[in-house]
Amino acid sequence: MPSSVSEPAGDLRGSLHDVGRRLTPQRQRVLALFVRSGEGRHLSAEQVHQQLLEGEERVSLATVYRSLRLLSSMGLLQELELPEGGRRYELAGEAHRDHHHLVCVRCGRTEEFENAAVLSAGEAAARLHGFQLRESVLNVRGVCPACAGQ
Amino acid sequence: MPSSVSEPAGDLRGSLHDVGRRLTPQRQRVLALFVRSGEGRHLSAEQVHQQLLEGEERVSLATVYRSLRLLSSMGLLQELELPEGGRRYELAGEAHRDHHHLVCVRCGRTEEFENAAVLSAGEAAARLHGFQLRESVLNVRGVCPACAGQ
DNA sequence: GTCGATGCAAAGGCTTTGCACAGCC
DNA sequence: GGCTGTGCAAAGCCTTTGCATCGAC
Repeated sequence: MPSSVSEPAGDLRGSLHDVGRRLTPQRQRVLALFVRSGEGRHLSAEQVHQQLLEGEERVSLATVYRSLRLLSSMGLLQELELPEGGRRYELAGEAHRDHHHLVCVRCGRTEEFENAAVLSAGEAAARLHGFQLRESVLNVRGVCPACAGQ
Repeated sequence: MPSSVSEPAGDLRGSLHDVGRRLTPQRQRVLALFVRSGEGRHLSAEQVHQQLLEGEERVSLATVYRSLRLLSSMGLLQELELPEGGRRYELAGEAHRDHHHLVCVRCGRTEEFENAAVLSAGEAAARLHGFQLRESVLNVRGVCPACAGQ
């Protein structure tokens, strides 16, 4: 079974030490939750906190916020810019450098898709303005079939 | 001089009445500010409030928030999803159906660009999932030349 | 043992809302 | 004149922070 396909969790201790930080159970739990949830999951701080509680894993909400920030700054998580308020995070991974969101403006339902042309567009724009590219995220807003049907 | 090139302001009264709302000086001032500021400007509620005050145009902050929401829901303004907190708005216009943002993750500097391939990608994704497309916005994050130089 | 991390609760932004009054239609 | 909109201040999120204690190294 696959257990180390560029698995971010395994290297957590090392990654933390690289930036002078410590490995704590709380940080492990937060990251592990994202690993468990799978690649495409978008979680808010509140949801992370809640889901950890359900799993008997006590982490204070303040620490969840601190961990999300830290893990994002380390590049293990990725902060999303979705509409309709609230910061969301998802597991960062190679597969996600070029993944995009299709969001229903009515119900908030979110689909993901990939598209190489978008990445090229981002690269071209970055090059043109002299930016060093970090990521390109396309947010497509529309009305999903269910909402359109009503 | 040009004064009615699909000018949104001229039709404001009618657009409001269409949805059972009234034309008020406050709403005119908010929209007019965006028209004055030009197409590419991203303004927060606080900035709108501040700039109106500077122009001797008194509009309470609460009303600014209410107007931004209303004008957005009417499609005259467009809510942006930029990183680093705070909702921003800009004038909606045909020219903006397909305009994108390049944001510096360090200093927040924002550039705009256009790219037809992105629009196609958004259309394709919407079609694939059965969504009715509203808009596609590509957010490219990176480090600008000035910040990279430091 | 040291210094960073956590938990709690309080403080902080930004945004929304309740209510009385003003003003558009 | 009726009913929506405004202003003000209070209330509400979500997020961050101060401080004492805990625990990774």
